[in-house]
Amino acid sequence: MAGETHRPERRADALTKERIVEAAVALLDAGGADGLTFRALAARLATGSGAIYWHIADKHALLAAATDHVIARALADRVASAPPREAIRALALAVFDAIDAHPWVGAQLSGDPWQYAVLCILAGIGAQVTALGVAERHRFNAATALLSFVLGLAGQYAVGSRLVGGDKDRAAFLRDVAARWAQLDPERHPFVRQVAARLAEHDDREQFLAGIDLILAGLERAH
Amino acid sequence: MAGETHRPERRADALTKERIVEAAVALLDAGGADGLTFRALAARLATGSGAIYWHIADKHALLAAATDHVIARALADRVASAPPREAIRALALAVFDAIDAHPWVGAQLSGDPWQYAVLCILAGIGAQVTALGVAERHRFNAATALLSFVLGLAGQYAVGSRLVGGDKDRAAFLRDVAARWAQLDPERHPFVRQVAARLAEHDDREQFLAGIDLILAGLERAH
DNA sequence: CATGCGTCTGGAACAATGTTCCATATGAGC
DNA sequence: GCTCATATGGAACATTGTTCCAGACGCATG
Repeated sequence: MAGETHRPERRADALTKERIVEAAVALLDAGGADGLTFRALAARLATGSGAIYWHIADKHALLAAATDHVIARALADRVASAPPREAIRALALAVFDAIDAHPWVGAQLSGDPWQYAVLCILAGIGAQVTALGVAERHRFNAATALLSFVLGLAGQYAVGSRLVGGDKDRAAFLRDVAARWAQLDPERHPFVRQVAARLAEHDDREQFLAGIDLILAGLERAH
Repeated sequence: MAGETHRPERRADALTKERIVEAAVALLDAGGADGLTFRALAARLATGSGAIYWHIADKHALLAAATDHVIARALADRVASAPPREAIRALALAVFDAIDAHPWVGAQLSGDPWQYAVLCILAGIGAQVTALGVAERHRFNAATALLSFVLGLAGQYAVGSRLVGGDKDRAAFLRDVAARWAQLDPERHPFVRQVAARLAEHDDREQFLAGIDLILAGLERAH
């Protein structure tokens, strides 16, 4: 791996972890999780795969670094000072919007929940849960419950946005699923049939916030 | 794909979707998600990969079928008659225990939230949410919030149990993560540092139930 | 009983991927 | 100018999912 003896770039076109990660993010944004291959990455950076491996351990590390890159920016953009409840909502929405802009991030977050980016999200949630006045012995469960909800919906949203193109595809995808739901056996899955219509017309952001509010309400009731 | 003209097995060792799925589950249980390859599956069934493809579309479908197999059994084992709140807890615990016994199911559920097995879980949750008396216009958000939480923790738990061997490995894994958390910069991630100890000693099942109860409490407060 | 044909099987062959390996280039320090 | 750790580019390898096809099986028909 890269030693740290020489700090400045020795060449103008020097390969750095930063450049590699940025290129990886671009490929992921363009082609989803399947769009990132070492060959495509090497081609984009005009180099070979071996050179990339000198800077990054393996694909797992590359995906984690790309996710960090996106999440770090998303979390940095927030305002620090706000009442705890609003701060949690803002934090959750920041993550949601990041996934909306980069759908592969959702799959990556829920698929590898122990990476650094998730830790940063938990740190943000935990700070606000503390500020909310939750007793110390309940903070861990409260913060991880919020985190699990966020990660769960992250995965759910990610798959529905897998195809590029934005809102159009997401809406069409939900309509397709809702149509399948509506044709289910009313005996076996009555509830799913009933809410099929809501699925087709619902707003993801609103649904996401409703879940956050539900957990926050439970928190206020229990504390 | 398989036509349905001949119902009975023409041969004693006939390949069926059922036999393939059972072998797939065995491989997944033994070697995790990486343990399932078409070559290993063909070897176990004493056949070739081509024969398997005649019964199943592709690997995605095979994983979904294997997950259905496990989840269907887990949901079937429950008692039907119980107060809604207890029924939801029992349902969630049934899913949790299934993931505990087959860690790959957790990753599969959160990685592909639109498969049939997830629909069955949502159906179960939705029925009890309805029985709980939640107003019709809130049911969709309430049920999907519970589902997202379950799927989020499913992914979280799955990764920590990836290595075989049961409780020992999970506990050791959590201790490792907690040790890393404890060494974080207190300035940047104070909360995570504080709860590191709880992570090392916490009980997954208890944490899971606490999250469910939190959402249920929010439901009672809001309705 | 022989023949034909859709059903089903087994394994070879293919394309793509992550990863390793190595010959070579680069440039800072002596 | 020499040297050597640092860094690069691309060939080569192992493994994977998937496709393809030659043939086996056994029911229906003559």
